[in-house]
Amino acid sequence: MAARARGEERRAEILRATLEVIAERGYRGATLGAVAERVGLTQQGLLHHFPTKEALLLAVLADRDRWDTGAGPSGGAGGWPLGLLASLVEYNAMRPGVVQTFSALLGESVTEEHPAREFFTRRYERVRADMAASLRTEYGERLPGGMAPEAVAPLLVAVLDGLQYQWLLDPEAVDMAAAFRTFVTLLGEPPA
Amino acid sequence: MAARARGEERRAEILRATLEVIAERGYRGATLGAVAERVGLTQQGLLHHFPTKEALLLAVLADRDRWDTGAGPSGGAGGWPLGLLASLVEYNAMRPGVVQTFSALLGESVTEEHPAREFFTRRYERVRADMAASLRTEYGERLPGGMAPEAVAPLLVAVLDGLQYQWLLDPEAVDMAAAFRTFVTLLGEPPA
DNA sequence: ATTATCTATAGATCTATAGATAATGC
DNA sequence: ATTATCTATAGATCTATAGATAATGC
Repeated sequence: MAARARGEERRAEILRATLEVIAERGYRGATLGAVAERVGLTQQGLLHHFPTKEALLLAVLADRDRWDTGAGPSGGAGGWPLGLLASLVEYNAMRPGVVQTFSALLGESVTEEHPAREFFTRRYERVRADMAASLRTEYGERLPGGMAPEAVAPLLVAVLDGLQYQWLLDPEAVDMAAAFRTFVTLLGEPPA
Repeated sequence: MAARARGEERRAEILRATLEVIAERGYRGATLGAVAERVGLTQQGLLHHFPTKEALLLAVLADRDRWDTGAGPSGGAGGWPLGLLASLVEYNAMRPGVVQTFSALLGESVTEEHPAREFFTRRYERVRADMAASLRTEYGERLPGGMAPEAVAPLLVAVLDGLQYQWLLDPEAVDMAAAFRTFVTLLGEPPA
């Protein structure tokens, strides 16, 4: 049990370091050597825990399937109330590292043969469905402007991602949280 | 003149090929060899026209400063009317290559020491200002919901970028143009 | 002369495999 | 025994420089 625990700890350390390195250089730009160094291992020592670079990325993704804009308080049919989402955006504004890892990977994932592509495709499918459910819980079948929750969900997701890029590039110029609240205002008042 | 013209043509060919390769592998994943091959040159022959890989990327960016969601019919104080923007989104949905190049570069650009970072930072600053101007032209000082054009501009940009990622990952599942029109509806009717 | 390309190659990296050695658990 | 790490190293690439050669323009 102790050995297992130590192994798990090492694994977690490695995944954390991998997130950092990906934030700095993306997945393609990340090297096993850089990750290894950060946890005090040789590159070959690292490969004992994860057999290939791709396996390491997939482990990171599997581990972090509940990220920032992620699945939310999932399982619960309601999903993310918009108020909670706004808090999440505020929280994210305090941890640029995580946002940067996520955004760099999303950007890379649209290129060919990228190992994160399938992960993101599925994730967005799920997130859109979750968001639609949240909107339905909050607004019912139609939003104030007359749109269906399913039509607005992709916009909600797009706003979250798009604001992250603008904010990462120029944190002084973009207030992610304020902008998101503006978007919520745009959606209109939910029926009481 | 003929020589100059031939040189310019070659240069243009190279830039086109570079865009393609970046769409497929991103900038970090792109190799000079892949670009060279596409225009029938050796990698060293390519370096005669652009002295370094970074110079090649910067040339691409300088050349394409008037991209898709870009500066628009700029100069004109009005900027992009929302209707024209919607057409642009529709047009983009027909050229995934360009959208993919752009999105891959944007994603990479948030990582450290990325040569496109400054380009995108400045570009977004400008695009937000242009969008705010467009919104002001269309709506005046306040949008129907009461927000200032400057508060909505980053959202408009975020929606455009965010939808591109969702669409690139799953074109069947996301109708970029329809989603954008929904967003415009959300903004409300401009005063007549 | 100048421009465009090519061959040769230096110098860095990078991933991954093989096999040895040390540490830990039973 | 099993797990964790290390050294050595193969095998691929990649960017960029040096210098030769061919093509073009004056």
